Amino acid sequence: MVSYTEENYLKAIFKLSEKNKEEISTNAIAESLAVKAGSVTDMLKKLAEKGLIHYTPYSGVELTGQGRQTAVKIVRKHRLWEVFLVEKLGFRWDQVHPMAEELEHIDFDELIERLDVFLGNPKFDPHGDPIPDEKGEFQPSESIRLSEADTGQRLQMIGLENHTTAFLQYLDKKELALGSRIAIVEVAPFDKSLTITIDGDRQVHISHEVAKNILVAVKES
Amino acid sequence: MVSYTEENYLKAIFKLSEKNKEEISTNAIAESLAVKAGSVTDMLKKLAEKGLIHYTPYSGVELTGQGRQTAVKIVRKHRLWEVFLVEKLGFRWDQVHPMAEELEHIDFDELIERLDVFLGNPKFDPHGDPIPDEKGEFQPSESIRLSEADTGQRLQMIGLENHTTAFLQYLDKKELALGSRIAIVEVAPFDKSLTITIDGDRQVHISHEVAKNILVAVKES
DNA sequence: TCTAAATTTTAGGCTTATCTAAATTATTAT
DNA sequence: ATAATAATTTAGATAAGCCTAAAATTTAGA
Repeated sequence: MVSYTEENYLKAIFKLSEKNKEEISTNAIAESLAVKAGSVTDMLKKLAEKGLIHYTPYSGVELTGQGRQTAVKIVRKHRLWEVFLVEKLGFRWDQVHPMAEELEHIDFDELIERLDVFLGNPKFDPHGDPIPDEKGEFQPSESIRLSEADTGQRLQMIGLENHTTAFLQYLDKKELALGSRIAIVEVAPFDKSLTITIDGDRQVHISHEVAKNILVAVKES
Repeated sequence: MVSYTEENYLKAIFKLSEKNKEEISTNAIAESLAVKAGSVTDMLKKLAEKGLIHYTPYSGVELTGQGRQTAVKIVRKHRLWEVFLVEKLGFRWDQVHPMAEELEHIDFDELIERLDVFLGNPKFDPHGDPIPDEKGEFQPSESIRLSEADTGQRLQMIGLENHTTAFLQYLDKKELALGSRIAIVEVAPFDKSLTITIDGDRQVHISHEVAKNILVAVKES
């Protein structure tokens, strides 16, 4: 049995591992869960005893196969529920995270699989993040940051590196959505800010910082 | 803030009050939550401090207005999710209780109201139990036990007094479902068992015990 | 390289929700 | 009316998760 809290630790470790590749520090986990470092140490010992992580004091932490499997399943549930909330209940993409954060802990295999079917086996959530399949496999997608693309390339917005409400609402205001076709018109040499066209017509200006947080696929041209 | 566990106590007290009308005993609560009486006493003190119940030691318990409101909201969520699971995900009515038992604790007002709309503002759950509205009002429905109906009356099955999986599956086997039109052909004097017709054709035999647990509406004839 | 700073762990406490066993109060039967 | 029984509450423990403060370890700077 993996408790609600243990699940959140595993998910946090998984997400940190995705970003940083290296071993995950106690402090990083503490920060991401808004708890104190001492609490994290306690939990790491427990998770290690349960065989969900490899833990060597002072040296960091890594998920075991079983730990990763547990974490990925939670991510799967989270993202499926987000699709449900947006596609079926009509929520906006910036509203669904807190609800999915609760729904993800409900654990009935048949519920997940029926939900998946009901939603049409979606491969990406409303923010463009991939939804792992029942076996925990992610569909790999080739994406680069918009800040790293070249002028003239045909691009399509397929994901985000930042999921804060503020950022999502900013994109809404600029009418930048997943699936938008983007072309870079010009990069300002001074601050690397970009002028882009969206869906072939509207022209908008965005900062380098924003462009770093937008993931695009490069389309054949 | 009402914790997950406190919610379950309030719901248990509410359900016992529905059935028994009288004051609710510590033991009854303990039994329905599968905990020991001593644990119940602890919790009753806490709920009383929070103003959710009226509690006098040794004399029983009653929900306050606020306590009832909290309990009814949980019931509303439970039953809406049951409708979702059956109508949208295709579960059978005997499968959904444990899932709804978890989903009912997820508390976002907008989620509930959007789910309600998505489901078409259902007034009854898959077992025929009424779904309270946002204000906590139940739509009253006139029902009697099948065991109390008379031969010759036109009846319609609209609810159940027993929600165990075994009973639900028994009804499935007899092809008795909510909405079935029922007429009593004969009541055996010896054991009060009934011969009934279902939807005008099929004739089945059921025990008095089963008939006591089926709620029917008497239709004008 | 060795000391100062940063990180991590340990130790001791707190809260919530549970338990068991003992003590108290209420109910029932003679 | 009172003794036996049943129900309830109290007291003392336990486990999970969190905290703060002190100790230990690692890392980094001079």
